[in-house]
Amino acid sequence: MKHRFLESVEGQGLAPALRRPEGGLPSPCSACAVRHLTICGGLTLDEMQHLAAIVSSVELYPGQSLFQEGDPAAHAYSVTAGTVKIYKLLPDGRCQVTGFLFPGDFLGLADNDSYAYGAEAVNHAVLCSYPRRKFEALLERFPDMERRLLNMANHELAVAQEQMLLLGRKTAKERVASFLLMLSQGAARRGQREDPVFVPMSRSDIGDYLGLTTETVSRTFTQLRKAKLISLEPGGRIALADKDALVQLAEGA
Amino acid sequence: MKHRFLESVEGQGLAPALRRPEGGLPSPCSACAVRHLTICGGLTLDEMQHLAAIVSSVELYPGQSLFQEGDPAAHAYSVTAGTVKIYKLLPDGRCQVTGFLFPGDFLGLADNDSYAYGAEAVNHAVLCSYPRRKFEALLERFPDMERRLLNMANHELAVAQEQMLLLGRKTAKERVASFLLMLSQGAARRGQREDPVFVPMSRSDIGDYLGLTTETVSRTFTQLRKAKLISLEPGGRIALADKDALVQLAEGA
DNA sequence: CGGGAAGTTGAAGAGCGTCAAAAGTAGTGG
DNA sequence: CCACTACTTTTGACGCTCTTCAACTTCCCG
Repeated sequence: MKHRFLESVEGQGLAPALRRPEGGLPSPCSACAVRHLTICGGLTLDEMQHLAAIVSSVELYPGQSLFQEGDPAAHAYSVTAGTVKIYKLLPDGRCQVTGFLFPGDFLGLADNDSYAYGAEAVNHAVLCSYPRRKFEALLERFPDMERRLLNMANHELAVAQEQMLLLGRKTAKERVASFLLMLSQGAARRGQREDPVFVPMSRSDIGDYLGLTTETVSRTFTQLRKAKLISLEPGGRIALADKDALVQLAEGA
Repeated sequence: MKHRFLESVEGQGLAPALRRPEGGLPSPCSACAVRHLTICGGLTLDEMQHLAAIVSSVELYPGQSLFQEGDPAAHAYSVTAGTVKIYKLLPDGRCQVTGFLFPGDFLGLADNDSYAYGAEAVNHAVLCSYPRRKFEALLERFPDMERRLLNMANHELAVAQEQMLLLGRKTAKERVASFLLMLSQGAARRGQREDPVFVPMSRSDIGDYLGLTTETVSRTFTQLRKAKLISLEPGGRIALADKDALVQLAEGA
């Protein structure tokens, strides 16, 4: 049932219920529980009202596509709940997941007019959607929003470089250890449980993120489990039984 | 002669001649031949004068380090001549080159206060240097400079994702083909020769960029040469003898 | 012309991928 | 409530690509 939702939200087959304008409501953003994590954190009341005027809410079900690589970049998004993966494909189907996005993460500012990657929900996810033209107009008007976005982009660049180091130079064990620690750190930053860390994505998604196959990911989890560095718990949770050893592994020592 | 210059320019051992303030000169930037490629392209006269007031020039010799990962991020730079590599290291010496920078490229806007990567000259290179605090103050004053920087950052993010696809999912042949085409495209963008493309970096640097060993890079060049897709010319130039086939290869078809 | 670094080539081996099958898990319907 | 189905995960056996180690060649620059 991987593709119960074949249509992407930005495709022609958008169900009306999926994109709800929220502009009419009394300031949906001021009630937003994850605002401090997002682009909307630290905005003035004025800025937030302008943003709230153009925002819609998008709901995605597991496996549902938000947009595909090459689609015209009509919207920018901010994840408010759930997990979204962004990925690039080769013509023969090889897939590289370039990032997992969690509440607070921003996506959709392409440098030309089409998305440079596809985006798909890992589990049930909710996003704020901004028409790109209007969003960019707001950026011109509110430079400190732009500064916040620049800082987020710089941070993502640093993360991307770390990922290149992982993909280019780390072994399978080092990659998996790094991945678990990243997930854990990210959860901590968002105020979620960091030790039995929640791993919502499939082995296949993890493989596509780490440049490995499903089988190698699975085998590596088994190795780490037998070495008592981790333990697999029900509900997709993984306990970091020996965090120090994991850190050592991840850093390549 | 890899390490004739052990000191990095930002280290304590900076030779005085290497960093020359140019603020006193009559607008060094207005005479800059590569301005249209850089952050300085499309600035107003006012903006350019403010930028010129804080700029210095830095000259690097082959193999010389500009700064290392973890150094306090004191300056931002713009490459005006030559080639610079940026890289990350693992404690045991494994190296991942995360980018080669050419005239027009910008570096040094770290998201915290230290550089997240090292930078080193591949060949004789010249950079414009801006004290980071002053540069950021200028950004606050001139939002369109910030917008230009945001666009550059977004572009670099797209490039980084392409590189993750390469590192995670492409074969050695595909990586080398992709690399040569990227170099060629970049040269074209800067108005340099794109067909016998100039390859200033060593096999070892290329390997560290593509997640391969020197030997594999060398072997792959030989393969491509024997298959008549490329031909190695003197002076570090490579002719793309069968560009269509290279494109096919690079895209993984 | 000589010495040292960079590049090329060869042989052997390791790590991860591929193919295949078994075990576990979840959702569905009688 | 349990059986049925479909998918995900795990495990095994084998093979291939790339790495490792080593020797040789070419290219610079003094």
